[in-house]
Amino acid sequence: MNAARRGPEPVVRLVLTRERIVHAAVELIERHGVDALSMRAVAAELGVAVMSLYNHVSNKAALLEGVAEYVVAGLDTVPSGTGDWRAEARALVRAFRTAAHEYPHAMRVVLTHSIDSTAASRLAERSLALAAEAGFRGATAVRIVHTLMAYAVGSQLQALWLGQLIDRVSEGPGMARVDPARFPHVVASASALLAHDPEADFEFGLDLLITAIERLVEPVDQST
Amino acid sequence: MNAARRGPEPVVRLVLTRERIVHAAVELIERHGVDALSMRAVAAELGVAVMSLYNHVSNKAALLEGVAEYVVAGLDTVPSGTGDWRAEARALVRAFRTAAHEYPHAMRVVLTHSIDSTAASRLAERSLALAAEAGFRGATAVRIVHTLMAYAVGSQLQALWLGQLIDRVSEGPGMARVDPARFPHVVASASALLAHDPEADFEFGLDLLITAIERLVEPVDQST
DNA sequence: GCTAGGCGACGTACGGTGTACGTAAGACGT
DNA sequence: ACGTCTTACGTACACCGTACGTCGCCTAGC
Repeated sequence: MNAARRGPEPVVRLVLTRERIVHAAVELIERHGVDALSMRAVAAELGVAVMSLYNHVSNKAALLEGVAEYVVAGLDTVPSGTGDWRAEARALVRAFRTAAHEYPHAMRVVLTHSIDSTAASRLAERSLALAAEAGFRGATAVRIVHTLMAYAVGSQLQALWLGQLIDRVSEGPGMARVDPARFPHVVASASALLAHDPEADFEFGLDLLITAIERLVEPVDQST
Repeated sequence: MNAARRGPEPVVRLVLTRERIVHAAVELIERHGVDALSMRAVAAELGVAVMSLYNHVSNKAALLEGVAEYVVAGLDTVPSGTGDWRAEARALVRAFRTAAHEYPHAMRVVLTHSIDSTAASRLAERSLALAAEAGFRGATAVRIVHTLMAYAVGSQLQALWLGQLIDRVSEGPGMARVDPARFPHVVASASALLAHDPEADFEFGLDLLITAIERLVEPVDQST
């Protein structure tokens, strides 16, 4: 009471933790983009002096790594219960896309800054477990994990530059932005590009990969 | 001659062009990393005042976009002449990897900053042409391009965080860095992870995709 | 040959950034 | 009661991107 009237400052000892800092950073990133994130902004968001952050986070890079870890840790990697590794693998790759949908800006940090954390290990563990469930071991398992993750990660980036191409194409059908003489196929595919559904594109590639892996476990010999 | 003795300063009129600036930026990025790139550093590299750069590059962001475009424009997308779309598609995806090998740091800029340039259109054109050659049109062609590009781009990023996992595993077999109780498959795959060959991993996934697409064009009906 | 005009290189300056360092105020074992 | 340790904090500095004004050279028209 008397403490409360002593001033507008928070009287309760405000506990500053790495978690609170990371969380604030994630919120700011989603609100104003990655580039707008500064230590000062994070401090302001928490109502704290800038240098106080450095008692819990050694670096801005470390903070960003924390952000990446936060997002990855939020990936839904729990087995859905069905024993079907195909469905599980699909779910795992989709988890990436879901996270990208929830944290569109922070996902960029994940993709850029390679993380080294328990969260990443969890992801790898889950992937390898699924590979093992499908009957793959050793190098093959690692390669399958690599391929799936590459697709999961890459398809997030595609939204960026494929979107740019679409903008280009849509900038008027007859415009000189895309020279029909030099880029005939692009122009020919204009309608398909404009109508494209990112979700369907993603599922298409995922299907392609899963069935390809599926055929790998039980190779069907078939000539011509 | 007399001009030469007038001073150590370059007497020939130093022509500053956007190309020279971008090129210097690429070199600096490869030398000291992306984060170390500053306008001042670029200017120093060219023996020029900082603000002179802004006569040719409106922005630092624009400069980075130029860097990305430079790398993408350097991708070897010329048809190899063989009429085999499979080989051509492989070559196209590999071109990404080759560029990542040549410009490891600058490639990060490419992946991060979505580019809007003629170079990107060239890439899309080539991809769509290959898809058409394989017999795909419209939405399917776009989706195949999406999938291939996602893999091409994503496998570059994999090197980053998969490498981190390996570091973690290799940090002593019995160390507590990777808890065998929580991550049994990771530990079990330790040897495979340590021995893994990024190039082979890449080719594995590429093969998987190409053959999957191949089967798509001539679907073999086969039940059970 | 001379001059008007414009373009491009440059210097200065400002607001903002990450963070090294020193300080001080509370928590706590003795 | 008193050291000690943790931790929030303020100051200061080097560096960043870039807006703006200046000024010298290069060229066009006579």
